[in-house]
Amino acid sequence: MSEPLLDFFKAMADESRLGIIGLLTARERSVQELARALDLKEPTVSHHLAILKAQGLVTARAEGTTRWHALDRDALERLARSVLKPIGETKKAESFDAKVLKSFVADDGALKSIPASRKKRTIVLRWLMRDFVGGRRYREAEVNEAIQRHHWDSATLRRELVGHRMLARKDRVYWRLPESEWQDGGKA
Amino acid sequence: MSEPLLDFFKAMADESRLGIIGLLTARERSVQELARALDLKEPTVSHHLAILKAQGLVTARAEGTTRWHALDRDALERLARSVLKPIGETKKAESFDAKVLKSFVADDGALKSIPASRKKRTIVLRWLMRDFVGGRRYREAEVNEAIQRHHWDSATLRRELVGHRMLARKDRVYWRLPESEWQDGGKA
DNA sequence: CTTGTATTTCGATGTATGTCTAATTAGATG
DNA sequence: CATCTAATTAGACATACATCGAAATACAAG
Repeated sequence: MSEPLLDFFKAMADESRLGIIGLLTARERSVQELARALDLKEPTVSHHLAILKAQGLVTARAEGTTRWHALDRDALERLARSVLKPIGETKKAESFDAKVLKSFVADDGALKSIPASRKKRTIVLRWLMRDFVGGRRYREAEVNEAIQRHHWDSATLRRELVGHRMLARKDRVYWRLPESEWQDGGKA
Repeated sequence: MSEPLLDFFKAMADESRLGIIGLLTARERSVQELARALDLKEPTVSHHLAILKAQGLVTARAEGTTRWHALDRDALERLARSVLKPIGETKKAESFDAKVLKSFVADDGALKSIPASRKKRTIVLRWLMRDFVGGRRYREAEVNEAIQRHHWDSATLRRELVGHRMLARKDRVYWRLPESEWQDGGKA
């Protein structure tokens, strides 16, 4: 029932623990040293070290009665990277969008052709939606005009926009739907 | 008096906020949507969004009375990278140590020569200290023996170890000092 | 201007947890 | 075994903050 990402952030979200990590960056330290440096009592430091150890961020070796605590840099980096990975993936998806648009849209904004693959067509349709703001009504003629600034076949594209639930239609009047309604294969 | 790194971790260290970020990964969302998906009331979601906005992780655009909140992937990545950077630096220092040892120590453990530069000599001295455990006393003859397994000039190296406060000496008896005492140019 | 809806602000409440002192454990020393 | 020191554990306390209901705000639509 533990959420590893959450536990990692919780472990890092404390000023004292960040201080401990900072001190351990230079070299290993005893509990006493840490307590003195951070102006805390030994039990408090002990408590924080237990949390960091539970996350595998800190290891300890005993030497007589004192314990020398060291930072596990590899573990810290592994965890930090696991945070970055999902971000990198969505950014990669974004850059795919950019690539598709670059290949189908001319510099002057003309749509060179309508992509045959559904995935790429969706990306182009999202891009067309930039011309429609939420909360406004558009007559059919207005919709056609806006689309024709990019492509002659406004009828087809208009129907696609409605089919993807990006634009809604009633009595030849259209309006923008919220992105959360769009059927673009977005997950969740 | 704000600590940016701490504030970032605090912003991420909450289950509800991680959930919000997860949902915003797919597409922008309204407060209502988020509240329903996470089983929270709107005021609570609003509160969390304020915290995420303060960190620049989330942006909002208004559409009528509803506000569509979106994830700022670039900001998130920038922050995550600023976390990784200091780790990478200390790891680089570690790999420098490894490089120095590889060039001065033969495969059989023999020290080929004593580095002239203070920085590299310190690294080699730290490596020699692996043979001395804390809490034990060593007669001078024992220290010499241990060193001579790596290099013939035990007198020089022994004095260097004492000079760097890695070994302490009293009446021809030596013992290992805690790493925190070592004078190796380590910061803090 | 009034009504209705989405959101935010305010104030109260309960829980999680950072910190401390006191007591306990563990290891070294004699 | 008695003593000393370093660390941990236990328990108490205080504060931070996540959450909620109620009230206020913002905006659209009659």
